[in-house]
Amino acid sequence: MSAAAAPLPDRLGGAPDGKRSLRLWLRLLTCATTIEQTISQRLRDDFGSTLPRFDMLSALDRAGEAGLTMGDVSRMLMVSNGNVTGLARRLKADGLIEHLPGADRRVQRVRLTADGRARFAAMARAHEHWIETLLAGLTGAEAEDLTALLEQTKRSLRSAIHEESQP
Amino acid sequence: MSAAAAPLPDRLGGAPDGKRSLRLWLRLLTCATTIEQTISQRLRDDFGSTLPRFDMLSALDRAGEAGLTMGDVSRMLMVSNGNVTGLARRLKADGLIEHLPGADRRVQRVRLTADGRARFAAMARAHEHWIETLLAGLTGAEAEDLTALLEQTKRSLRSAIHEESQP
DNA sequence: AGAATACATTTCATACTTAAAATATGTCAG
DNA sequence: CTGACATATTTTAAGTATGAAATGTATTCT
Repeated sequence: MSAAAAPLPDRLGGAPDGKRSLRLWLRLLTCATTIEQTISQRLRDDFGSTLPRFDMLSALDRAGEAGLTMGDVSRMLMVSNGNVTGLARRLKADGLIEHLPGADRRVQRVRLTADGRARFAAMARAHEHWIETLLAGLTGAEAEDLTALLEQTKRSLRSAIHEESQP
Repeated sequence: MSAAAAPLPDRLGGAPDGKRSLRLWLRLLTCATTIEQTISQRLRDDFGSTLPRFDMLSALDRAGEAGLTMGDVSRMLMVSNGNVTGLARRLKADGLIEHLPGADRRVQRVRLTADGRARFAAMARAHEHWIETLLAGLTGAEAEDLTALLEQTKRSLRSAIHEESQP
């Protein structure tokens, strides 16, 4: 190691320090929370629905006729099993999803009803438009850069979390 | 408008389109959720606490001896008034916060107790370390870029949300 | 002063969320 | 076949979150 190291005030080569990381996390959280609350309120106002319901309908919409098991939904939405149970009960009460018979009687497979599919399509259209409007203050290049950096962040999180489990 | 417009497949100059925005939002949400769940679990395991509690203690720690009103906390944490009432009740039951007498009997002013301040300091130290570790996969330059882009995103959100209110 | 109004907070009903315990079903070794 | 284990889900208890109604307190107008 060189004795006369460069007296650079920044650490552009290495990982960010604690304060820098904290500032980054705070910004990230603020953006996510603001978008979530905006979407949440509009789903309520315009469709009498909620974000968790929308997320579950979205997963089921992608899954098509075969539907998903409770466990599938739990993993995809990153929420607990018990959470999915209640969510599914309410969506079924509203006639948006239905149960499918299956061989293994432990698993509950659900899929969208025709009504559920139609209602989700309308919500998804509005949702995409809301997001587009919210992010309209970014240029296309900024959005690309941001997406790439978030992908890199995702990798960092994965590696940091998985290293904990490995001794 | 020019008849022979450039046949560019991207729109680097303009705002991102719907699909691009959606992809960006999904990445942002995944990162935020992953960090939140990790921190949440560690607060539970190591301190028997939660993220909402930590956030309220953090706001009160910054406020110092004078403390904050319920409304202050509600605005800072971007949560409803009713939420703050319950949160404060539980933190007080744990001896982490205390009420202050005030002139206006409508306002409830609260601040950290000595115990609350000490407990928060320990949590904050761990919290900073966790965040630093989670983001260690980014270089300092990437973290700077990401922070700046999130600041730009924040501006975009503010302008999009405020324009709705103005006819 | 008294009425109207504005303000800060709490209460209420409901929904969402989790971790842990309980339930029910399937699989497999002996 | 039967007992042990594994798997998928539901139930339970507690906390977190919201919007709307209710409560209590200040301010202002006349």
